[in-house]
Amino acid sequence: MASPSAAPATTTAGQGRDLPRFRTATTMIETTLRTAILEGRIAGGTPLRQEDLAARFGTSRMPVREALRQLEAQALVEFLPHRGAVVAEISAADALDVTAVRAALEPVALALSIPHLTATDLDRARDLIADMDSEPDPGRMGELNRRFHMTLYAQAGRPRLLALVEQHLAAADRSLRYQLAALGRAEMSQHEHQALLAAVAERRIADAGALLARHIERAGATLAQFLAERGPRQGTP
Amino acid sequence: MASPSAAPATTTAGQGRDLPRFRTATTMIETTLRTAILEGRIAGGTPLRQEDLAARFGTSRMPVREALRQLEAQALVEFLPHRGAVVAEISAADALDVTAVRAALEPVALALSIPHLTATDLDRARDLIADMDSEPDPGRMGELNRRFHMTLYAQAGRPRLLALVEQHLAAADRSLRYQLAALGRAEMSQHEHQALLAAVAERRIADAGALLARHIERAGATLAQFLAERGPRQGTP
DNA sequence: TGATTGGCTATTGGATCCAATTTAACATCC
DNA sequence: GGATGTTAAATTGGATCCAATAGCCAATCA
Repeated sequence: MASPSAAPATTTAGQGRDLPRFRTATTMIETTLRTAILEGRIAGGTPLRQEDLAARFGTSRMPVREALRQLEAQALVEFLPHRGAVVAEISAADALDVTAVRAALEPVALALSIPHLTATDLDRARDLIADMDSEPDPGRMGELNRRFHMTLYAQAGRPRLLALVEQHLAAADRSLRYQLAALGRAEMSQHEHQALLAAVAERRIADAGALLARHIERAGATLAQFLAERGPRQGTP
Repeated sequence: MASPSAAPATTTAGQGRDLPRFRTATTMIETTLRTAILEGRIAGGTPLRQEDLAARFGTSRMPVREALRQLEAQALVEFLPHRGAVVAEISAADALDVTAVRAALEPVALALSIPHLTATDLDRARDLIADMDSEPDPGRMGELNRRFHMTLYAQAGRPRLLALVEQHLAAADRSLRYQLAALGRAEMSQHEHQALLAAVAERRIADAGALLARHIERAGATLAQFLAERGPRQGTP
């Protein structure tokens, strides 16, 4: 998606043009690749050729390698020694794993956040639910869903906890893309979102936590079943 | 801690000698550095000069850079753009974060694991408690504590969940090193370990989970208080 | 004819080299 | 004498180059 070639480039090519808001090329590549993977634009199992990526980003292979290493630590790509990196596969077992982590972490984040949520936060959450109702594209849908959840947790403090939550929420969304595209039933989730928001607005911490846990586990179970039925997914998106 | 210099090295130096069980130099450096940081042998705030590390490991700067990127994704080191990498600082806020994550994840892992724990697992846990009783060195102590906890969670399945648990358990141990060294009171933890193991052995999942959560939160609170008292730690170990 | 082995190619892993940025010291000016 | 602008050293970020390994294809032999 980045400007390919067309840059003879003496030494530090395209740097000034291509990364206006990034400090380093590594950061730019890492961010771009991560969002591309999480938004489902690169399917699981896709091999990531360093040379191709370098050409696509208009850099050398080195920042690509560093970016891939970071993505590996985030479990988004896998390194086969001397065989290169591939986008991590989404398996049913993985979906259960991610669901378990989400179900454990998100209620905690929510409980910490609820007492400090402002009216503005709640309004924003309400708006996001409305946006989701009128959003047909699954990609945008996942983004909105992620923002809805993160809005509810925003006041939790605990940056590390929130980073973990966001990471696994994104991983779940990546998986859900398949489910949503295939089954096209986000309505149930929407009802659960409504109920969750109501409990949050009334500061019923325990109720909200229980609703959230069930919401996550239901999504995870559906997804795991879906993935198990068609076996490990692979190939073109 | 690795053989320094003494290797003129034509091209791919020390490779055959220095990494017998590692596929690549990057893996070796990453593993070595991570354990060194987690075991407290490199204090928080220590700058990690790429050139020095490369010389110490007998390689060039490149595998060092890749390893540092992976450690950055694990929140063990921090990259200051154009200023290099430093070992991540342990702050009181961080300790609270790690504690919250642990308290959320570990009871889940324990609940998943308990039904499948074998008598061998329980024996091993018992042995580890005994080992901890007679271990004066705080470094070894943390290692034993980590193995005790991980033994209880071993049968949980869910590899991703377990990896996260292990990562944050190690992070907590890294912090605890200071506490243990200064306060030298591991006895209370030991009582809690005994009670926890008893509940686990009797398969009382709910009780065990509650005990574990309180165990973690108590350790975290003590640690946070300890860190807050002396401000952000820094400098020589 | 089929299996095995040898070389060949593509791609990654590592080393070396160059540019850019930050920091610190130093000299100069007010 | 203190503050400030300038310059030089150190260190990182990026590019290019070389070696090593894995996979593939063909040629050879049983």
